Amino acid sequence: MSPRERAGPGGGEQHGFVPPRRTLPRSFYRRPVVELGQALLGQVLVRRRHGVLCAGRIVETEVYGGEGVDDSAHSFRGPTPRCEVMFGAAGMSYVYMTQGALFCMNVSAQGDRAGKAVLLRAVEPLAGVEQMRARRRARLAEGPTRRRLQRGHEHELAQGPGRLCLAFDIDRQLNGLDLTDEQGPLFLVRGEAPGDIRWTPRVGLNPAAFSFRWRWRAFDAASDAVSKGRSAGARRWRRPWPEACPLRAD
DNA sequence: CTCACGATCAGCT
DNA sequence: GCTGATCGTGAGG
Repeated sequence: MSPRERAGPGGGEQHGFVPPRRTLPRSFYRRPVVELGQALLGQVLVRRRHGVLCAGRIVETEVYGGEGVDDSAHSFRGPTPRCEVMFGAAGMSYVYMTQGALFCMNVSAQGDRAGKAVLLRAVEPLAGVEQMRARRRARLAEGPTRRRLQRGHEHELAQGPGRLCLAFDIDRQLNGLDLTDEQGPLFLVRGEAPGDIRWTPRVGLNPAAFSFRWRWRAFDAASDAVSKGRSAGARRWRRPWPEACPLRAD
């Protein structure tokens, strides 16, 4: 099914996307974080900005476990000013800056001061494609990447956590928002679950971390919008992995 | 206060 | 496949 068909009538056009009236409810997020990492695949991220909507289908996530559990999570040593949202209610946005210039967006999981979250690593654009293109292009010098994005290649617009935040204009100002608020600038609505979900180790982790062996990156095997960076495990996930994915983070 | 580092990306070989 | 950019963050003195 193409992205245009998934979004419903007119869904591929930036002015035609009408999201369902209701967002995913709080109860959707109140569950073990590994389950949420899988359940978020296929759901639709919606960004409202100046009354205009951008939307994309989530195709790649990473699970981050809680305090004292996951030594690759910001929450591992307890709450800090940066990651305090992870310790609040489930279904909130946790946005932080990485590498000096890029942002990453997470969804807080479970609640009960769990310190758990799911990183959104990639979406397939459904609506607002030209705005995403303009925002990505604005950051690029004249060169091969800018020329490639000028036309076509929609699947690359939000392919990776930094690109996703560039395309959707997500920055620190959107940290701590309630993703169940259909009136807000950022929320999630119901989509279709993928038919073929695969799990790999997470990207960009310190190999010495004990959590390195856990397969906590989930993606839709049928989507071409899944990230392909050198550390995205594109080759590795074809091989057997020594330790099965834990069902729960605790 | 200082310092080391990173849940990444783009461009080049 | 490899490298530089770039600055917020958290830990330690």
